[in-house]
Amino acid sequence: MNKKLTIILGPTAVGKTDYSINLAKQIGSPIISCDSRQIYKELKIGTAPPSEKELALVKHYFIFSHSITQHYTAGKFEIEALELLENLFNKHDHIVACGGSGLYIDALCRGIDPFPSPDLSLRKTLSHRLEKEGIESLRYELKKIDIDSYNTIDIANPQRIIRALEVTLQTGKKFSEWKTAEHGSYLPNKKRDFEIEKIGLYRDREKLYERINNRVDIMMTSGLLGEVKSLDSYRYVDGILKSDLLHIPALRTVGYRELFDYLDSKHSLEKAVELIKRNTRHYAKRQMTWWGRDKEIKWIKLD
RNA sequence: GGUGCCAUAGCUCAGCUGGUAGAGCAAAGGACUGAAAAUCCUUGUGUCCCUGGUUCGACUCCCGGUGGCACCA
Repeated sequence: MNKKLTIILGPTAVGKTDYSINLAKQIGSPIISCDSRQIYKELKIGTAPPSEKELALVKHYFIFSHSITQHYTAGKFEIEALELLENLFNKHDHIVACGGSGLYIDALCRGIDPFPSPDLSLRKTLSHRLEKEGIESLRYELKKIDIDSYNTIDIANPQRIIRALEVTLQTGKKFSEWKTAEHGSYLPNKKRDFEIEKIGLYRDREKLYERINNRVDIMMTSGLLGEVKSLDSYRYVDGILKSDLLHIPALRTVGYRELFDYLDSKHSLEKAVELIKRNTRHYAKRQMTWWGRDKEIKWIKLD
């Protein structure tokens, strides 16, 4: 019997949750969430996860399953989700996945090359150097130790440079050599022993933005500010406020950062809400760009 | 009613001692291999409020008008 995975994807606030629950109920499948933020049990309002009622309708995996204090990654997700899928396929022929994190979905479908787990203290050191010495210094080092990466990655992007350096320094093997995809080409499909169907949901830009704006207002009346306040202590390391949140990336999330800035009196509450809306719109746009290159997606327009 | 200031890109504003304009934000497009709701790149022609005057030439100076703001009555 052939096994099949149907992935529901699309920009934030497009309506993936409703759609995936309906589909899952129809075919009697659980739902595997592919969302890098709804995975955290501490984030219950600002990430717009399925409601209690919805969670009761269909069994969801990777919702509230991890803690923001763990360092979670796309690579871990690939491993955990594949393992879960294997188990679920014992009972189901057709399984639904749903989510907005393009990299997580690609990790599941295409796989990520088997880099070792990131060395966070090394990453921290490199971030520190970026601050002290500037990006040129890191670029220069990358050029010395991994010219191929230097020539192929976006060297204007500090995060990319740090990543390439961190892998190369940590493993002694060049970041570029870990990669199996050809330069500039999209990740090749990994052998998966199940069929993959990708369904992309979209709406008119104007409509989508309207839904985003409304949803942010609802989050605020649902107590997002209170949730953010309750997470305040996580921003401190040894009693010192680390407002760059590098030690806890999960809190660098739209809806949370802007309200932390409000708590720090960097702007008014009204301004914070405005910024959350804007940043969510930007995010939705980036999601659409990400999926623009994936020709396997069947697009469905909602209205 | 009087006086002063302002009127330039969707918004906030800069600018030209006269040679038809430029930043930030918004917006749009793009990139993306273990932070990904992250991180980064690209893109700025608009009756320079309206009428008239001076001038080879006005968005820039002058007269008048309209609108806004402030102060004085």
